[in-house]
Amino acid sequence: MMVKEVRVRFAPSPTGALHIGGVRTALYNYLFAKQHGGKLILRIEDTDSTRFVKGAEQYIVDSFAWLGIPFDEGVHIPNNQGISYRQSERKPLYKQYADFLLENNKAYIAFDTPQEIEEKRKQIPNFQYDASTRGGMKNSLSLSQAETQGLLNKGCQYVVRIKIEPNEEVEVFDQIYGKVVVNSSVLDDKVLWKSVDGLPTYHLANIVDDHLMQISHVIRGAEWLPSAPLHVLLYRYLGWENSMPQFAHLPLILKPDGNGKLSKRDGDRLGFPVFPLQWTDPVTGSVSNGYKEQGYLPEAVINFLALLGWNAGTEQEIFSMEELIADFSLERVSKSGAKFDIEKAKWFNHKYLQQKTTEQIAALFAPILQEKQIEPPKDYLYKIIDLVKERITFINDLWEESAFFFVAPDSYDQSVVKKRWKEDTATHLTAIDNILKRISPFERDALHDAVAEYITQNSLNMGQIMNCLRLCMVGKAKGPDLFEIIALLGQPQASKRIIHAIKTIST
RNA sequence: GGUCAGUUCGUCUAGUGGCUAGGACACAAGGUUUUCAUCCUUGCAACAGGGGUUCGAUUCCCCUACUGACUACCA
Repeated sequence: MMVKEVRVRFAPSPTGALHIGGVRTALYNYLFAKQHGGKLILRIEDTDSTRFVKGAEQYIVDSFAWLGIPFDEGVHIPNNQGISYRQSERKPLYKQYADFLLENNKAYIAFDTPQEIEEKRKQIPNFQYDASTRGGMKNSLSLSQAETQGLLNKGCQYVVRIKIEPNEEVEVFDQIYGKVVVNSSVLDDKVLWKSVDGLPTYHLANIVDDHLMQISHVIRGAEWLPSAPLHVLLYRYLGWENSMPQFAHLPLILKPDGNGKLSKRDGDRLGFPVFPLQWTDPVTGSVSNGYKEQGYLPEAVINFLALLGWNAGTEQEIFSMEELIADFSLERVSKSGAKFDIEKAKWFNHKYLQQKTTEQIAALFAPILQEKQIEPPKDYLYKIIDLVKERITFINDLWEESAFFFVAPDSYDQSVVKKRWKEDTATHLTAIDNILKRISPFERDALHDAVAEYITQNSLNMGQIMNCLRLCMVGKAKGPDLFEIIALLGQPQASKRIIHAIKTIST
């Protein structure tokens, strides 16, 4: 048998924002494709006209651009063969295969309305439209040819259903789960062509497209495993079983607490993003936070997601995209679902942020400073970043950690004031202010030595003076080395802050 | 209800027919520090239960329990 070129696809429905689970599926597809020198395709499965959401497709494209997952073919990539990667635009293609199945007695026409079927389900527990029940329904198998033709001529609405032969063991060979066998009698005659919008269902469109696009491996979420036997049957009925793609079903990403699939609601409830980018629902107008806006680095999100359900078998935790491409394998994807753990994601982000250079961090910080309308000199900004970068997990934390460098404190942490600010504090600080005025060059070590000398000479303890001095500079009992702060602020500013604090607190 | 699947520290996971069952996150303690963080060190903590097979099972088989997914003219 000829070795097929690796061609994989990510095929989302444009029904909303791109879920983090979908991102992981796309990532695994990408890693697999690149490792095998293959192609990754983005196909939009918009056969559900009722759930179509405007802007969702663009959102998906934008998300992958931010994440750094490039596609080789897809809706957003021009091609000169006139191929559409949007299923709604491929309708005529599907039609001919539905007709083929009809002609070959692998499918049939059914006239039952949704209401009639609903009624049936209410009457008969566990009702299923299949070989055992289709005789009692209104379809081209139970009706005579003349009756069927009559209904068609009258313009009656109908669906096309697959005709599943009962009592057949259908085998699916999954790259992750191994062999899964299901008896065809438990499968129902799924609708292949809908009457409501005249479009194929997922099942038909998906198989036809995967075949036509010569997909070699179908890597998708485990929620599809139950319908994989149906898909195998479709390949068989269409005569494509020999070129059928390999299947690999990925374990689900679960809620952090309790059980079940991770959903957008869990993110809202527990306070973490579930989408790559911010998403505004066009109908409800509700805004969902994104990883990007939350301050996550795309590399960190990728690394975190890669390890949620896969591992290299080593103790390595930090992987670049290149390393992931080299090391990834479907064999090492786990079978059980993984609970989502935002703490681990934060840890990855911290790690990746520490790897950034000062210049890179400054560039990421720029929009935030701009928003605050602060334009610090470059070398001043770089020194500040060097001083506080190891303290932050997110770029957004940078402002919180460094704001006092740009804006002098106007209020002071009352609990610290209460605990540390004594009657003689103002006197000491005034004396220190005078000492600082004489220090030149105004550098960290010189400042430290001078203040330390004052403290020993006056038989004071370090904590007493230092905490209050910090209060003057920062406004609270937090932050990096105090003498670094003072040195960076410079003597005039430091003096101003001491005087302002004394004035504010002692009166 | 039915079908399919899964089950190692709280979480993500490694692992083998015989190991003190390893790592990471989280948590705790100690160290560093003028503070808060970071950082470093140490610690805590797991093979779902029951039967087999075997000299020996966390590992192989069966059963049970639990969990999940699916069960639409949604994907």
